[in-house]
Amino acid sequence: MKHELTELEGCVLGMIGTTGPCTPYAIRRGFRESPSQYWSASAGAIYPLIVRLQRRRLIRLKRKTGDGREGKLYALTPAGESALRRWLGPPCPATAIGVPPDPLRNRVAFFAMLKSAERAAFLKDAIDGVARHLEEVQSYTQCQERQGQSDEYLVSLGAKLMLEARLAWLREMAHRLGVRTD
Amino acid sequence: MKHELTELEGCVLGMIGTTGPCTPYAIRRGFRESPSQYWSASAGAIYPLIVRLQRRRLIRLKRKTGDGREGKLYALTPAGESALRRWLGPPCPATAIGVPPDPLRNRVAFFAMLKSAERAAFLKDAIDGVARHLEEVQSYTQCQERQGQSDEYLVSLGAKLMLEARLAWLREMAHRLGVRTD
DNA sequence: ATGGCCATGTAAGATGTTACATGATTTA
DNA sequence: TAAATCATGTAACATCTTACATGGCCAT
Repeated sequence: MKHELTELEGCVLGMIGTTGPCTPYAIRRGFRESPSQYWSASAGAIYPLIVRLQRRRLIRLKRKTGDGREGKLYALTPAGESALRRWLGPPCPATAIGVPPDPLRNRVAFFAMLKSAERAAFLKDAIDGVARHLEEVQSYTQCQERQGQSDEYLVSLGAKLMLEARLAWLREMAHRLGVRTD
Repeated sequence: MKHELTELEGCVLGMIGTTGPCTPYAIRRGFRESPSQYWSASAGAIYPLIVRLQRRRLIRLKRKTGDGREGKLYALTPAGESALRRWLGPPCPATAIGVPPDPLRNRVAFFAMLKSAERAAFLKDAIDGVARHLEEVQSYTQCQERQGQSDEYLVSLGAKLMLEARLAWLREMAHRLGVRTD
């Protein structure tokens, strides 16, 4: 195989693989409704990507939805399924193992530019935002847990643990600066 | 201001701001030597970026290194410093608050594609890789700690906590699957 | 019959990647 | 003197973004 899959391509193959044949629009909806919001899942990203995967024979057009709206249902080919399995690993690529990028960490790296009061304001704002977001993710996670322990539950559990670790980190920094965290 | 700064642009401004006037090459070295490895910091990324920042009057050419190798030293303009401060926040943008993207989480989302033994192999591999990487980051963090509590220490502390949370998450999943984690 | 959702796509642009090209200086 | 490092840059390409364009179905 010449091409490795990008993260987005892997996720799209994964969605087709786990939910069965689906339209590009359904894939977009999947991204839009996911709590992650990392990808915009715009038409300009998805449709060309579908064309790419089709040209590489990893997916194929199975049939139209047939309801006059001409939805195109794509399914994995055998090659697509094995490409998906290779992407899923093992082995995990080094980029998957390494610390994920974090915009907050990027900003803390340049704390030296800020005065003590500005740092305190930054930490207060960040702690507030992360705590708020954590609450949402926690209730989402509990929701998933009640619906049985699906993969989605494991995913949001991972997200929850990330946010908790980030919050602990921010609070630790605030503590060192003597900032009240309420 | 018309343009927001990208993460990479923010980091470059931050590096120039904290270390003083420096060459694009020194900035590349900074990225190359950082343990994060998220950006390639290739010439093709940095030099055009420097041109962009210069055109927006956020940095300016201060002088040449004058050692025959014609290194160009760039410094922040006042506009550049205030752009950097705005980028640093507060307020933190929503993209900085949200859960950072994680390739491992992306893969776990499609666990349904794998058989139980394959999941176990995935988790073993991932736990092994993350644990190994964590050790490196831990020793790096201790190194930073001994050198006094710089911003770099706080950054690697954040990275360490992220990795610990990820590892705990992977182990939790392994536990549920009855995988031995040694 | 109007507005909202389903459904497909294209166009222009920003930002990043790898790989290449060039030349000076330091170090083994 | 040969190799590594310092130092600048370009070219071709991939991938993603926003914004636009088009049209059918369905509920109020």
